[in-house]
Amino acid sequence: MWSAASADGGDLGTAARIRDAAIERFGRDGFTVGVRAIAEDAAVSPGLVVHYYGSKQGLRRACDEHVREVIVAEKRAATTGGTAAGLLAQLADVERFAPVVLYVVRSMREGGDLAAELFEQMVDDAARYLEAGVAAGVIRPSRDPVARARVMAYQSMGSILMWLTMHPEHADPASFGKALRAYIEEVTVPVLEVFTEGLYTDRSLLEEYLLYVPDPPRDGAQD
Amino acid sequence: MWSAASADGGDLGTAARIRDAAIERFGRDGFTVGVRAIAEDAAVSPGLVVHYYGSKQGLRRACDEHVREVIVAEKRAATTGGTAAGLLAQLADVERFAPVVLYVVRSMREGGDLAAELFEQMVDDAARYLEAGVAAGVIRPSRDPVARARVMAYQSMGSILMWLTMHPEHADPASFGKALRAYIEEVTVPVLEVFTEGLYTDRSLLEEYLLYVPDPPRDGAQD
DNA sequence: GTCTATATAATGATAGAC
DNA sequence: GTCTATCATTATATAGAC
Repeated sequence: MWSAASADGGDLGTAARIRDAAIERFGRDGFTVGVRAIAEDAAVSPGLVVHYYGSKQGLRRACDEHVREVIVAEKRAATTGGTAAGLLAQLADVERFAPVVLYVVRSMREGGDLAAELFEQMVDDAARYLEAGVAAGVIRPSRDPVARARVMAYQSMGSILMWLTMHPEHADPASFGKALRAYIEEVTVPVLEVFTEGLYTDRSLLEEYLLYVPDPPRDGAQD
Repeated sequence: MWSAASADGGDLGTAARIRDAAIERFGRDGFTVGVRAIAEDAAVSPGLVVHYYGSKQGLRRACDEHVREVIVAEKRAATTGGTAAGLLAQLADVERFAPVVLYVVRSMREGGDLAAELFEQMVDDAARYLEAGVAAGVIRPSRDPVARARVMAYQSMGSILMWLTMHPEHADPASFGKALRAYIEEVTVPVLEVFTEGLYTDRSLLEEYLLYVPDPPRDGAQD
């Protein structure tokens, strides 16, 4: 079972070629794109798409499934850092995976099962990563580590999504590597600054709010 | 020129009623929704929608324009704090504006001119707000205040978008107030924590990167 | 395995009656 | 001002030939 990725040079089967064309089109143009465009990209007839996948929805499912598998395989190959930028950068680094990454980005904007599943994975990864950092003494402990990991996943994934939305010219596999480097260059200094030195000069806002909400969301409180 | 908002109880003109129905539908179901559904919500025929707005695209433009006007009026009424949560909370506070806010959220997920314009406004607002905080001594100065404001806009807007994407049941005007309260409750402690105390225990990451990038982004830096 | 041709449904938009 | 009826286009999906 050679589940090779898209830009493999060689000949995947026709079904896989259609699926990869669909992933690329969906990632670039969104899920409203028609089967005609996908069929043309794959150099087959529209009918053949339906023949292999039953329906457009079936094709979507196959794309979701394949993207899921690619990500699992990649994560196994080199364990990621838990941040959205880290995960995406690792995937996009090998430029072959740019279509998959753009498909994930599109899914995250759209919502749905795949997006929810991948996001929960990100939260888990972030929680583990932060916990390891706390244990190593490089990350500050949190009153509510799980909530912090989730919020940081919201922020890091959401930030990339917003950046890409504001730079739509980069919704293309060919320029995605460049896009990611531009993103990282733009955000790294401010992010490191805030995460190292904080934003507020004193603790009044935090302490005021902690008085108002005496116990952290609970579950497993105190750091 | 009474440009009253949607839930006005009374009788806007038919054209305005169609526009408001469109804003609500677009916000709830996305911009792929058909004119038939909008017409039904407004209790008019599909033909009348086109009669007033020429085309679906014309209707979109009218919605964008109205949303823009509502936001300008509201911002004038009570100057916002510059954060996404602040802006949205203020708007959604009066539950009447929930459809407009959801329309904005949808636009931010979709991209386009309105999204770009509103986002740039958010960046400007955030920059002013942060600058005032620095002047007052409650916000730490930044090496690059404009970049920091932009990154915080990415994060705050993106965070809300991600949260709503992961909680699609709240893409409804009726529950939007509740949604926003839930969001704020979930993120406030971790956000205040990180923004007050930072995330890293030491300055090594920041300083290492600053050595690597001696001058702030600079506008024309060659890698 | 793959295509052409077509059925069926939904879309945005038009024309003209009332 | 508003509706009904309809058109033209596009979409997904099917059927059957090669």
